Amino acid sequence: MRLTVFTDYALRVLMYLAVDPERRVRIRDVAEGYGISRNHLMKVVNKLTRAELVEASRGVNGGLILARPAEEITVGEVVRKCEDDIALVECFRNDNQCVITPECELKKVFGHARDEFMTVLDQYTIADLVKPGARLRRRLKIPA
Amino acid sequence: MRLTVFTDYALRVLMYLAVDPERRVRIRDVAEGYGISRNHLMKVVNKLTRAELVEASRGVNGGLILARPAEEITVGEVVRKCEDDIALVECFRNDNQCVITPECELKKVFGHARDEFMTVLDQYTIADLVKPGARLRRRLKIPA
DNA sequence: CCTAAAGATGCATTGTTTATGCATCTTTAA
DNA sequence: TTAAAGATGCATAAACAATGCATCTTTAGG
Repeated sequence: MRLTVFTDYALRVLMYLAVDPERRVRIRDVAEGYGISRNHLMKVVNKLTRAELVEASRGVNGGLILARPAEEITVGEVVRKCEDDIALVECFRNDNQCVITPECELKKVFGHARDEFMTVLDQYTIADLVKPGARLRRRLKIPA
Repeated sequence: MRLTVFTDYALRVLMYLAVDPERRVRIRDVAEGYGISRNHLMKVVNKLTRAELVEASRGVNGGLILARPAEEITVGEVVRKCEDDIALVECFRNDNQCVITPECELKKVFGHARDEFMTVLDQYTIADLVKPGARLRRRLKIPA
């Protein structure tokens, strides 16, 4: 039971932007701040842009900013928009082959559990994730 | 966000045994009933045996039976025992490299969500999964 | 006690998905 | 007009899960 690194990175990008809201942040800055793949981050950011969670601008002095205040973006929303495969078990999938599905309650049970999982994530925002103070800025190598 | 086929199969084995509690059931019967890999089921059953959820006996007339009544085995217990990788995001892992972990609430948030998820699964038993009646027996090709 | 039928075990292989790299295109401000 | 940014699509690599295969161990029944 794991989320993709993709989703993890998406949350990290949003946290970075929440910590450094003053300026346009480049993907490179985020990648270097966390020490992670710039290439992968490109795809992540692109998805966040299409999902209207961040606004990206190209060219000189381009970069990223949050499309909405960090207080208004919930973790649940981000996970829903990034994690496209939420088929916990086979019977959630379109190509389900399990022969007992019509007589089996498994899908309902896991559906219920997943709903509760997401309900918790809906209660937290990006702002809740980042502790205030200068430490985070320092860890992300954000210049003063 | 997906569970492994391994865990899915584990639940299916237990459901099969719950539906057919009269006799020792062979792994082969379960594999053929669902139309799934016998080899993979071997590993699954072995884990269930070690976890003391089923009792296996070898040799002629050997096979599997539930170690406890289906009403006393919760879905949560099965998932906990079969799904060993429950590291939703990197910061759950031992080899976590995320630089902001000390100043980040992500682990707590996902830990909370995961707890709620498991709490739901703890409320259902294997017996709850299988609807009574002959239909399931027919779908699993269980001889009368 | 021998044998066939069952599960146990370890190694090898395949398959799937995710993550990453790379090249190129597009946009935009100076 | 150019350099710096993100966008995009294809290719590759890496991780992990699923499956196959060969062999071992256990056990009931003849």
